[in-house]
Amino acid sequence: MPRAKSHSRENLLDSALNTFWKIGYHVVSMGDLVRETGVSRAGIYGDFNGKEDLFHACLDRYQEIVVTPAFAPVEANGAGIDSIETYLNNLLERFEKASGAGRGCLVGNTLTQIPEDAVETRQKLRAHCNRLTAGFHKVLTHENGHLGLLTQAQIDDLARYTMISVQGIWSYSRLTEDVAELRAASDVLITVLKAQLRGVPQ
Amino acid sequence: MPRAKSHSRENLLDSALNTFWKIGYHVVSMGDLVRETGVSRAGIYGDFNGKEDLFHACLDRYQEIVVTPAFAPVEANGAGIDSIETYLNNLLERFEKASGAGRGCLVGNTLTQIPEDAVETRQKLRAHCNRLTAGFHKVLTHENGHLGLLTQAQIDDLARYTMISVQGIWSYSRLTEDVAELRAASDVLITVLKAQLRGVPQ
DNA sequence: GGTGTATGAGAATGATCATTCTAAAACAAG
DNA sequence: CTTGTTTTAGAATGATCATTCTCATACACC
Repeated sequence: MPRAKSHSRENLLDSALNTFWKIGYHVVSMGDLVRETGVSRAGIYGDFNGKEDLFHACLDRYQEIVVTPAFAPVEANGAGIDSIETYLNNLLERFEKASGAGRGCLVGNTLTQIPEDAVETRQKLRAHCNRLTAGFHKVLTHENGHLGLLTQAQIDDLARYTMISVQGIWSYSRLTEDVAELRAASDVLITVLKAQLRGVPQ
Repeated sequence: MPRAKSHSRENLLDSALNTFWKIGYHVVSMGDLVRETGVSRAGIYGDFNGKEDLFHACLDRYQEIVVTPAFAPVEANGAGIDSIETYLNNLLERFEKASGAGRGCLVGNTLTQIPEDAVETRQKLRAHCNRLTAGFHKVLTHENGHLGLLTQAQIDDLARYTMISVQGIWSYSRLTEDVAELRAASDVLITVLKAQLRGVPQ
């Protein structure tokens, strides 16, 4: 009977995820991962077919342990606009807990450093963006029910715009150390969404 | 009398800039740069003190030949909200000219792949963000003059929010191949800014 | 304790990288 | 053409990388 692995696959993934998240795929070396995860080279290569495979698993894990909990309010049934506030507050709290500039979003970070032919990676990134957009879309549709001022096409556009703005906030969080700047941007976004739901004049 | 250099420093910079922009600092090798610029290794090292120094020069060159022309309408004296539309249309046209997904913004791309201790690089990135924010700030202040509904603090926040949203659009342009998605986001942003300038209720 | 398997630390391996060096070619000026 | 300088192509260099391999160790089960 094979004995249980001494390291947990999930702990390995979590440590690798954090390393990739902070430092970025290309700059992280396998040596870094061995040090950060506490798992030997043989252990890593036993569980994954190399660095890229491990990274793909980290992208999936990121969805599980970062996106799903933080985004849950938005994805909950009957969620209103305040769920987006809650979500953004989650991000701001995460930022505040870490000192200095933040790590941004693993997906947004990866987006800007992956070659055009990394098909599988790009699909995961697209899936993430679609997930966010769909969540915002559901909330906006729900909120629009009260007044019904926005067309379906307007909601489509507003949902994607929201996703894009959120990615912008995450991205900028890598540069600033001032949470107030991010909070202000978050507040503007919420204000804007509420205003749009009251109808766009002209 | 020393003969003139056979390669132009500006052509070298432009080619290197495009290569870094598309592929990203860490993935670009000096071999790539030799091939793309047509300048020998010795030629490159004669003009720059290594890869990082060349990259810094590219960041500056990016301001000169990309940001300054595209952002000129916004930075012009007396520019109104339509200058932001013009600027965004510049970006969309650039995206459309290149087939497939875009290259995003060199600054935004760099932001997500530079280590925390790359002080000089980070300063250039911050300067870029401040430049965009200042441009938007001036336009918003000017437009706000008509009605004067926004406070100075609100304009500050709205200007930075605009910069963040624009970075989000650039960033997402690396993932999508559909200019209509980007155009829709750009349109929403303009609509939003106009609505805010008419005053934020509540 | 003894046996077998899985793990760990770290040494090979082979590739690629940034950087430097060398020697030949290209060019300007006489 | 000749001389002197600069540029270039490409070969060394030394570091680092992902990946594989070796072998000693740790553990589960008997």
